Amino acid sequence: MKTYDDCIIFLLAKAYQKAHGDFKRRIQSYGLTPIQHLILEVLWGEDGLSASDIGKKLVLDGATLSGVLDRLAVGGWILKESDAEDKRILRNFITPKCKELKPKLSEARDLTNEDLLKPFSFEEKVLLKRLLRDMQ
Amino acid sequence: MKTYDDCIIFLLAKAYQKAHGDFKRRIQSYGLTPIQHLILEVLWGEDGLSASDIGKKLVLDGATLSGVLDRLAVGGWILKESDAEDKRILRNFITPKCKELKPKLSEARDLTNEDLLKPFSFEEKVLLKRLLRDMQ
DNA sequence: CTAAATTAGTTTGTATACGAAAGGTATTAA
DNA sequence: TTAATACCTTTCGTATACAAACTAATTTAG
Repeated sequence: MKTYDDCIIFLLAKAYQKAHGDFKRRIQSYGLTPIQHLILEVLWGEDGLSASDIGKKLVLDGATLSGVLDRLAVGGWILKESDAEDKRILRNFITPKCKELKPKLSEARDLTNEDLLKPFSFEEKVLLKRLLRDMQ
Repeated sequence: MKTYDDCIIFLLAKAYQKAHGDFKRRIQSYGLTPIQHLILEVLWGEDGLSASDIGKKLVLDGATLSGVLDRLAVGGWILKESDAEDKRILRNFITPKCKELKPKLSEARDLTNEDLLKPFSFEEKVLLKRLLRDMQ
């Protein structure tokens, strides 16, 4: 490895930085951040998940999720409800406002993804995604 | 885009998370973080750069660099010296301790990079790096 | 030559991110 | 059934990241 420009850690950091920044700009008018948006997507797929569930799906630390879910609740995007059977669990439910905005918000993500992948051919897009998945 | 697993923003976030975490673990015994290590690499290549210079090379915010450089100085990795001609500029110089540890620290980065790219063939490694560069 | 614009760096505020520890709840084992 | 264990969430501490506001120094324009 000669310089940081040939370092995969650095290249991933910069690619992530760009993707994150572009997406952040695209959704900031809604008052949402990328990670908040991502959590909403998980809940659109399956409502009422606990922080622990979400953490497993997204590979995110519980300590991180605690704060993000708080801000989502304060912003009126989700509602926390204690599970009746297991009092340890706090379930997170999408609010009507959040459900209404889902189409717009999903579109914002799709547009960002398209923009990010614009430099590539179809084959390259598929390949890039596969390579990134295979790093795990 | 069906789920977050087909979302390039998410895939980049997770790939970066893994690379960052692996590297962090590998160098934490030295008391360095990945971003601190990266800055030292820049200074190994060209000593005495200012925060502004480093920020341009690494595409890093000045506000972020201010704190990171402070911690590097407190840790005895760098020394800040005011420029004689332009008093606005603070130049950052590698300390002897830092110079001594350079081989070990560079090796740690190389090993992390190798581990991260272990799943791939030579062609795939080259391709992945090119695709990530082309996202900028 | 001086006012305006620019540049360098810091500070403040907000938001991830994660390890470690703490506190409450539930389950399992002895 | 109590004791150990496992689980869920929050809190604390540290470290990026970046926008915005600010000071200080330098450069540019008129």
